Amino acid sequence: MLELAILGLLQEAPMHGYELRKELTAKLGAIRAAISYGSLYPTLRRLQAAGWITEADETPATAEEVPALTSRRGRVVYTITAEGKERFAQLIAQTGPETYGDTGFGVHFAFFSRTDQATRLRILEGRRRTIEERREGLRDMLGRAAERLDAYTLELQRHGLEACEREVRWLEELIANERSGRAPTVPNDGTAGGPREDNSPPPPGETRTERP
Amino acid sequence: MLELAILGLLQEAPMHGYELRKELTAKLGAIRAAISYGSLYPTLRRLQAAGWITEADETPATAEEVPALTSRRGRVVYTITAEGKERFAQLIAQTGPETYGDTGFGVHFAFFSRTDQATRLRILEGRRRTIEERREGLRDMLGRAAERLDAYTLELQRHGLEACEREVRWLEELIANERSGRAPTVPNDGTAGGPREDNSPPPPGETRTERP
DNA sequence: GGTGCGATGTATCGGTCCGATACATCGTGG
DNA sequence: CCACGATGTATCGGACCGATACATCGCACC
Repeated sequence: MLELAILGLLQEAPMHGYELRKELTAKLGAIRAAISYGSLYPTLRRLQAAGWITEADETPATAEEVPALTSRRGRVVYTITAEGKERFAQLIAQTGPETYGDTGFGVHFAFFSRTDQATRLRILEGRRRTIEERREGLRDMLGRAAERLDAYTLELQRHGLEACEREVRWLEELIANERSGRAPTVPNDGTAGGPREDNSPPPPGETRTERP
Repeated sequence: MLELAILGLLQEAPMHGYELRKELTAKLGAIRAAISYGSLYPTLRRLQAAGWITEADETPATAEEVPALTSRRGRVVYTITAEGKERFAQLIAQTGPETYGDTGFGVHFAFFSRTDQATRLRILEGRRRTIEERREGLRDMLGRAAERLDAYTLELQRHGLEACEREVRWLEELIANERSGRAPTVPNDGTAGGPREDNSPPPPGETRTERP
């Protein structure tokens, strides 16, 4: 998952680790808290070993007058390679059980603007299926096994069930939108306090390439 | 986290691994999908090594007439020890950053009926704090950095923000209930089809909402 | 002039947990 | 009679996290 996210971000622009982490946290803020360096750096190492990114020490290059007295520890800038772009395209297009889990779905969704519509639809429907199953499990629990559980556990299940129902509704709307070939924007039920203006959304056509 | 959950469940009754997993999945169904055996068994090993649980091969004991021809691989039943109960009490009472994360909070909450009220309050408030911060981060993102993000990422953030707002409201109610010294049951805002508390009859399809 | 402090920046280590896999037994129904 | 799904125990490699260490930079404050 990290692999996909890193490749996706580096496709927009070369970055060094710290910056990458910030961008990652911004893009996936709704999914997970923050990416740990303990995951980030080893993954970068792995991606480099696979030839999907290249690592370049950021030396001024234009100014070599003071060679190496203080030996400035330069920032390490990572750049995606052609193979890396290929790998990203492959990862973003493939669907499967891991695509429907909380984290996997979130990461894929965050890169939907670079995913073709058929894949988007497949992912949204797979996710819906997954959440519906989770929902059914909770419903059963609250129905049949209710007396075996204490009040707090019950309340937790109830809250989880509600979250499932909300997400299914959300997915329904996204799927409907997707089918009608329109923008991802959902009608908005008014609870969230966002600015919410429709910022010239990408047209029905797929695979936008923003980022000049 | 698994450690706490296992100790908590074994305090209710001795169990073997498979059963433990099912109970775990039932109790934490709202939090995580299912506990992997790849986590469960090593953890059981660890707990046993620490002396918090004991492992007993389930042999009929009354019938030793056929000693070991087929060498029936008995189920391994785990029982909590006195030290284990002590450990559980210690784990359930302590609060900290890891208590406020998604998984940590869920596990602690699931055992709230065995947690004293002061600790419950501390956990609920810490969780609220955590979610409020996440919410503020998302709000900032949707406000200031909105133009840097594509429509799908924006939609993801919006959905995440809404979830945060809902959870904060939920926590507010729980905290208010807690302070007034009443039961955990929340008034229920009508969206989820939850059974109103633990009245004996489990109405099967009472949940309504969509899905014809 | 110094000094402390928070943001920037790279990196490792131990540990938790997951997903895939393997294998054996049991009851049920075709 | 045997296939199949549920029950049941177990391991292995890998992904990811939290804590930790360390070094530089700019700026506010004294």
